[in-house]
Amino acid sequence: MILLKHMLNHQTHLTSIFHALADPTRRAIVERLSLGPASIGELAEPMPMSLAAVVQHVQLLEQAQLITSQKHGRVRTCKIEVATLDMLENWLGQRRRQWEHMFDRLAEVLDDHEQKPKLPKRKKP
Amino acid sequence: MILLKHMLNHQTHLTSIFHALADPTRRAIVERLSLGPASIGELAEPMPMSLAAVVQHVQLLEQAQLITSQKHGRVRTCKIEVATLDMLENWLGQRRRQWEHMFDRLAEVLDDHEQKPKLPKRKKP
DNA sequence: TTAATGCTAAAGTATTTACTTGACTATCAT
DNA sequence: ATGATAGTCAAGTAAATACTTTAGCATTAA
Repeated sequence: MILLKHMLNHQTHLTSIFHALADPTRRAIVERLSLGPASIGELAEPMPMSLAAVVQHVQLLEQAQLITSQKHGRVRTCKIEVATLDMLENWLGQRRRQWEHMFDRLAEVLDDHEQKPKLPKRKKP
Repeated sequence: MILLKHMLNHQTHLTSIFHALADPTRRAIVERLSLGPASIGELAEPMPMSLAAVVQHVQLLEQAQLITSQKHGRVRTCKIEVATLDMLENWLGQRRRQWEHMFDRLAEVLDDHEQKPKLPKRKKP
């Protein structure tokens, strides 16, 4: 809603996701929420910082769409947004596939020249 | 080598990896290197910044062990370190598995109480 | 040997980050 | 209604970030 324009840009979204996860406190929040929903207070309780600081971390995670939250009464309940983790995994998967493709082509070249490959082969053509 | 103490701490390593990828320039470098090795100059050529800036990005990626590099003569050749991408994928996978487990338990509870589940079931016990 | 190339190292700067504290606003319990 | 609870907002600060420019140092080519 607030973030439509922001998230239209895939690169910008990736940046905000990685940035959000580049902090131990925020990763701890994500890890906690992957076990089930929790309130701000529950998230803050084990943390060595003020509740206001935790709120700011939660806002950042929400902007990155790694979590969502809803207020019931005076309690804000947060839960994880798995689709965004999936998107990250996809990005990593693409990188690995490209690397494997490059790796295979390298192995082929070494093969064609009938040299001893220094790297193990990965695919039979 | 320089980083033994640094990387002994898994959390610290995760932080440095996510932080390294939280920058479009550095992601572009990783994407380029997933297609095959390249020199600093080749990496810098399409970038809208000084070569010195690119060197600093490369150093950060190397500290995070996302890439490695070697100097041959005056040319430094960089290549991707897939094992570290794997590690990241593992972290994400763990989060998803925990979430799925929680999700399944939630579905079971809804089932046991014979209410209409608001969320689709995911596993048959 | 000289000059160009490819990179490195250091210092400086504007911006962003991760907090803090304190004042405030709803909501819930008594 | 009163007070305690759960969270929000704003302003301030020390440290970290993403660059820049300048100077330098090996390596290679002429």
